[in-house]
Amino acid sequence: MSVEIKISLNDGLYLKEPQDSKLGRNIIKYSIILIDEFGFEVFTFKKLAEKMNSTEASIYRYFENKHMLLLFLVNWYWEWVSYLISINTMNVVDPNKKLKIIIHSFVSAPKDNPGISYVNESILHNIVISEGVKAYHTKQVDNENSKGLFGSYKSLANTVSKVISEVNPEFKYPFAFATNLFEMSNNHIYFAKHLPRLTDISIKNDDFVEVEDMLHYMTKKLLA
Amino acid sequence: MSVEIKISLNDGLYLKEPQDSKLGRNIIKYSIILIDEFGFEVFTFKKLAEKMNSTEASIYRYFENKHMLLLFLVNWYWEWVSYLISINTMNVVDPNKKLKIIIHSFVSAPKDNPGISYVNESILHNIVISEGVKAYHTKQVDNENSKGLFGSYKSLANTVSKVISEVNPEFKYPFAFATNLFEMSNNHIYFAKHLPRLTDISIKNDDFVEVEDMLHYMTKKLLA
DNA sequence: TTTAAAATGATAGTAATGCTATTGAAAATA
DNA sequence: TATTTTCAATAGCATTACTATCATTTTAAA
Repeated sequence: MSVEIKISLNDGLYLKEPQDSKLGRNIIKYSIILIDEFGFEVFTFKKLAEKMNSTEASIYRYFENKHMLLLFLVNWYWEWVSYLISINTMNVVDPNKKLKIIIHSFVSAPKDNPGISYVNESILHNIVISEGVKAYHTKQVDNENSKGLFGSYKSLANTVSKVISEVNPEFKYPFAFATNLFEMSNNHIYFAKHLPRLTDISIKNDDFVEVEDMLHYMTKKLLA
Repeated sequence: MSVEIKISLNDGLYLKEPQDSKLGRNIIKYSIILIDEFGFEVFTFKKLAEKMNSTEASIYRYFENKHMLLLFLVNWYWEWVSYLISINTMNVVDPNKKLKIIIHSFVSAPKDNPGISYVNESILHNIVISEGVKAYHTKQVDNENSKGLFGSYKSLANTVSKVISEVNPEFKYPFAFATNLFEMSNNHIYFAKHLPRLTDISIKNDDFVEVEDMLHYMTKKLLA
């Protein structure tokens, strides 16, 4: 017997809760693999259906379109990171330590954490890095935001901003810096892999220590 | 008689130099308007052709596809910002002042600069903010990068990183911070407009002072 | 000025994409 | 056992992302 956590997300993200059926869990599992493999624009429900031995129409019963599926995956990811952070910072009082743990959680967590059977968190992390920005750079962003479809990210940013303010109550931009930490982490991992002239860090064997070091360095200077 | 600067870009970005013909300049002019209006994924060459009273096929003679057109526009923007920076920092020696001018140039420049007749720089700035990340978050990034199609951005980042190192030679991450300045600027303008809970700044009447202030504040702390 | 070449327009066509609708069978539940 | 829910299978359609062909206009060179 094993205990599986189910991450619950805003139900506007899907037509039918995919985590509650085998087919739905397969959609999650294989879409992560295929989006990573093809990239989001080349990925289609048809390819996904073929991979899963199912049909396009069946997938459309769970998600309105591939954009919603991406939004679902990204929210899932941030919700999972939130969960890791809440576990790992439990009983930690020093806000500086908390912030260190937070940074470690979203930079390196996917590597050393077990997780959920139908989700490969490490590949999902790749997707968030490579495709995540597409989830909110659309013309529908205002409408989706009003329905709470970015809730997971916003609530995480809120949590982190509080810790930032604990570290230094005088710091003027706690929210901006919270989101910056996430964006910098994702961006510089991406840059290191694809546009190395845009960053100072490098990545060997999928080890993100340099990214973590950089975020700690900047945090220290900014919140001193 | 008027003097128009022509921005020259890597010729891998287009099939035929669009700045050299009326039709080509129209493609630039109207694609900026339409991408801003519809968003990049809904924008098509067919719509553009209709708007311009031309045909799809004619546009395909200039650009391989809409992705290349976006890449062209984004490069054009960064090249133009580089040009503004080089003019405005001419004869400035104090690196702190230089950095201030640089920040002002890419945050607020589109507003108070004349520019080129067939390019609405202010709308183009919007596109860079809303759609710019899609130019390099693709599966072809490595291939395109090897052809120098991100050259304008990289060379700008390089310029700025040098100024950062002048301000503080001990600072460990000059490249990362240079790109951060651009990314933060774009992100937080976008957040302020669409996801305000992710930032601390707000924007009234298209005035980006708060963004500039934030970037100055962070720069000061980081490079102190 | 003629003449060729290059640029554009007009039209058509194709394969793939992004859906929607319908039907019927299987599986779960009452 | 009856009934609702779930899913697969098939078909179909409008749009997208191109490519090809040929006629016509513009330009530039001889």
